[in-house]
Amino acid sequence: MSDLFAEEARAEELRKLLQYHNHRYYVLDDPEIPDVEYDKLLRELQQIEADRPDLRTIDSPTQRVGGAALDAFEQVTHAIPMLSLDNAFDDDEFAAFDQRVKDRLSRSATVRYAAEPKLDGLAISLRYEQGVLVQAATRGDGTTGENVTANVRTIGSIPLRLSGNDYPEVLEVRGEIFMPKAGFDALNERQRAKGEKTFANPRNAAAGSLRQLDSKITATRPLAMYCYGLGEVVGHSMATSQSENMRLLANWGLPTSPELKVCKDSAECAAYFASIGERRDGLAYDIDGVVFKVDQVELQKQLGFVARAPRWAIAQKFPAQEQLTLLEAVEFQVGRTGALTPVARLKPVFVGGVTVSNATLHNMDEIERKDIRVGDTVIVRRAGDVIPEVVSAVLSDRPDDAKPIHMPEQCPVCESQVVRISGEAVARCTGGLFCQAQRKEAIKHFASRKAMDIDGLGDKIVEQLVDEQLIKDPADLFALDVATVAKLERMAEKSASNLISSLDKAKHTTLPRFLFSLGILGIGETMAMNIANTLGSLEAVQKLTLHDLVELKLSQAKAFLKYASALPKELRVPMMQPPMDLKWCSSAHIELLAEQYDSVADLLKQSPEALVNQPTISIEGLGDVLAEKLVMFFRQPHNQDVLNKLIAAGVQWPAIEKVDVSDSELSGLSFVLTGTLSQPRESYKARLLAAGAKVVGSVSKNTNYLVAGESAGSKLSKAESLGVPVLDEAAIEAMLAKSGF
DNA sequence: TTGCCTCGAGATCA
DNA sequence: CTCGAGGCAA
Repeated sequence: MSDLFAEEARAEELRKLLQYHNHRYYVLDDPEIPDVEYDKLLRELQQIEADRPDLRTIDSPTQRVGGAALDAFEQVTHAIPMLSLDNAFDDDEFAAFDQRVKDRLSRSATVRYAAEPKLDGLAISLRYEQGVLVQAATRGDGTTGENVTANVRTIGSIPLRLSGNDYPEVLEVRGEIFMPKAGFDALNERQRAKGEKTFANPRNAAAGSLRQLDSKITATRPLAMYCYGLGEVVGHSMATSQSENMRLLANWGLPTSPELKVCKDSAECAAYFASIGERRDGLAYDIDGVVFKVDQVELQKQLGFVARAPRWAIAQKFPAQEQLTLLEAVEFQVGRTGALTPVARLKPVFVGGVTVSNATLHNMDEIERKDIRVGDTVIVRRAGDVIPEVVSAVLSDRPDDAKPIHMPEQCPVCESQVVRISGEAVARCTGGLFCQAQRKEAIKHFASRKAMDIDGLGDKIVEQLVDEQLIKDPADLFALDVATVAKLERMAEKSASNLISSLDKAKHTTLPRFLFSLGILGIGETMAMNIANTLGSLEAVQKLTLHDLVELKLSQAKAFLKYASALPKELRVPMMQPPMDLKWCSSAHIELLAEQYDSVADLLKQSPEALVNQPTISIEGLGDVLAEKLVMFFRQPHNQDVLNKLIAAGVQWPAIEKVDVSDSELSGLSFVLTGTLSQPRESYKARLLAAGAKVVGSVSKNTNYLVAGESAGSKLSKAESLGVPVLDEAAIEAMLAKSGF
């Protein structure tokens, strides 16, 4: 007999314990015991309840992960209707609200406002009877909503039983259910992995999760809640102010916003609004504004209601970060490398503080995944200073004549064939410099700051020059004269002569810059510098052969001979994929052999040993793929012509002097720069490079130091998590000075 | 800043 | 072969 009592007591004890730890974990975010311990307790309780169903209670923590799925949600009528709020869109509108409030109250009243962020989620009403959660209902139309109790039970931060014992017999609390950003990202990641549809934003994800008929699904969704108000309260008097009431709710174990603040006048309200606005991106959840409520309950009563909204509260909204608009067309832009990028032409909308009329769609995979069509109404997002993007299409608004988007088969600019190499994400125009678009981009690149740095030669000028057929390649720039340039739009005598003189100045450059400016695919700033420093002169670069650079191992040679009959007779396979059985080798290897043997027949006569090649020159970061691109570039007669023209025009650079910095203290160390520094990042980069250090773009465990300026972001947190030492500006200055740079 | 791609090294296996 | 790192391009 006593066993039964012991079980009952233990069950009660476990429920209390679990409730306590739940609160610490979800609400206070400060767990006391590890998850496995919690699970152990939970399983023990589950066991007892399985043996003794009579001990199972409705508020038991085991009841969170729901039972059978529902057919439909039951309707619930709210005892006290759930109201909406008036909106204000700027400080003036808030001031007008403040004035209305004061006008309605007696002059002696001093109004305070309880302020908190307005969460972007969905409103919910929880009903506790004798401290036990008995019902959770959505807002619905404000009068009747849907009974989502089973789903709400699965939300960890919502107590199934209130703590303490001085709570009202009946307590209805209102609040917002939302999905934290991190949880949203993780959920979408999981959905994508499972091949299921992703959610457009955390709000939709929260709403969708809460309306699951099967609460087991809801249980897997990272939902949370903050309470912000009261509904029906029976048998207990609440406090005299909104802020005090929130404190009471928190004491009973209900989650409330940690950002809650009381403002004593409209100036403080404005300051609060501004400060939340600044921290908006850093908050763990999406918000769309701030709610201000007259704090004193007595004054709220005096103010009363108008239509469906209280006179004592207002929601001041941020400019929307998401808007709906029409996708009018999709155009394809051709980049320097020939890559075709789809760009959405949108009916202009005001979003996130600016008017947006086009947005990148990245690539075709992206379009297909989001199933976007021309004519669709789409959601456009622009958060903070982020580039505008098309989030998704509103499928329910899709017109019958919405047109699917296809990659054009011909380049929209030059009509050359467009190819997408299997396995690559982007499709490219094959027109090369025949394509006006690629030609323009090549010249823009040549003129850009990190390349030849031609001052005053902006994108617009280059486009005009090419369109007017005044230049065909970068070398033609140096043949321009003031009179010709001055005829262009927005160009007069003065700016024309400035341009000519900066062209003259740009002739004095460096070999790394020059190599970079040629725009060889895959040869960027760093690689150009590595090549220049290894070889020392343009002549040496021009003379490079695949022989010098590409390794061919004996095992590869054997495979070649085995499959050689599958190769094209002439051994020339420009822009082609190697035959299937040789796909492990790059076309560089085929080219390497083509340098030496005219035909497959010749090749077959050789022994594997004869085909083996050891590279004689090693350039850091340059493998066979890039080696082929480099060698092939200089082998094109057209490129040689341009090169010769450039040299003839007087483009020159000083000989490379090799400074030995291997004894420098910074030599070999790897740095990452982030945040806003008082000098340009480039200048620190140059000094660090001069000192023999490396400057790379992303933090990894091989990074020796992160130099962080003001408002450093993700890199700083990554460095911290990897234990990479972080330097401030003073520290890096000291280090450089110590080494004499 | 982000995603894609190449490079290069270490793991794993024949 | 797989994976982390880092460079390039947008």
